[in-house]
Amino acid sequence: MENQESSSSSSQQHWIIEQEILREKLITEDNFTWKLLSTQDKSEGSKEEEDEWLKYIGGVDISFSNDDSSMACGTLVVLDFNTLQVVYEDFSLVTLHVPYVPGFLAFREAPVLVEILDKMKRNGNPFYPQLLMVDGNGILHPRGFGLACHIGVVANLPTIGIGKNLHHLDDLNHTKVRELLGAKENSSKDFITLVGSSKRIWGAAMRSTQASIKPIYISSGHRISLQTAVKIVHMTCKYRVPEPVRQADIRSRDYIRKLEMNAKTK
DNA sequence: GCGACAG
DNA sequence: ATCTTGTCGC
Repeated sequence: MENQESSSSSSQQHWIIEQEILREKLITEDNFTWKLLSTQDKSEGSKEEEDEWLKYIGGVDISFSNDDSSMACGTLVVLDFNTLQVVYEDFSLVTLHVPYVPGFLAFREAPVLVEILDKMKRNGNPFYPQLLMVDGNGILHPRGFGLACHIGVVANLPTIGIGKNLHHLDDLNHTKVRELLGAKENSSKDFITLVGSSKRIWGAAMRSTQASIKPIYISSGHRISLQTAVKIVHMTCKYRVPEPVRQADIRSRDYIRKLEMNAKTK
């Protein structure tokens, strides 16, 4: 007979194997057809060829119900990169049976989010994102394969991981990052590269706004380099969290709230 | 052994 | 992730 301990550790073994298999397809360098200019300047008589410039950036997030903790709302938004306005949104209500286990977030959240993306692609929607920002880490992860990598590989889409808290790795923790960001030699920089005791580059900690002391954590998801990821995140930050993720978060919460309001009206 | 641990 | 208003400050 298996007790709960051994059965949960055996499913974690399966998860680890799946992460290792998917990781073989992971690309952590720039690999996309569109171009990115710091100014997005396309004035000089260039044709508006589709896919030439980065125009549509997606953001995904999941929010949860207070009434029923297993009920969740997966959300996808797409923003126009130049105006940062939302041009598309979609929601999917689901019941989640997989628990949250640190290091295995993707097995809880990726299926819903990939399905919403697939639906949009199947419909041939012209706003289908050229790049996706994910509420969760990329390679900043115990096995170098967080939620953003998982979604990126499965959906074959360039993705950037955005963490609002640090997942401790190597010798990296909140205190250490605060020390690094507060160090005099880094005082002028708005971000620092996260290199742990293993010498591996995990990602970057960035104070997105002057006012925000609490950093966000950026890492490559799939088909994008850290350098490019940091650049794009910086360009999409009106507040601490970049707009694609922030809008997905706000709208996802709204959707759940309205749903719970209707439930009480009965 | 104990604590830490994205969302 | 989620419960929550006001409040201090640029």
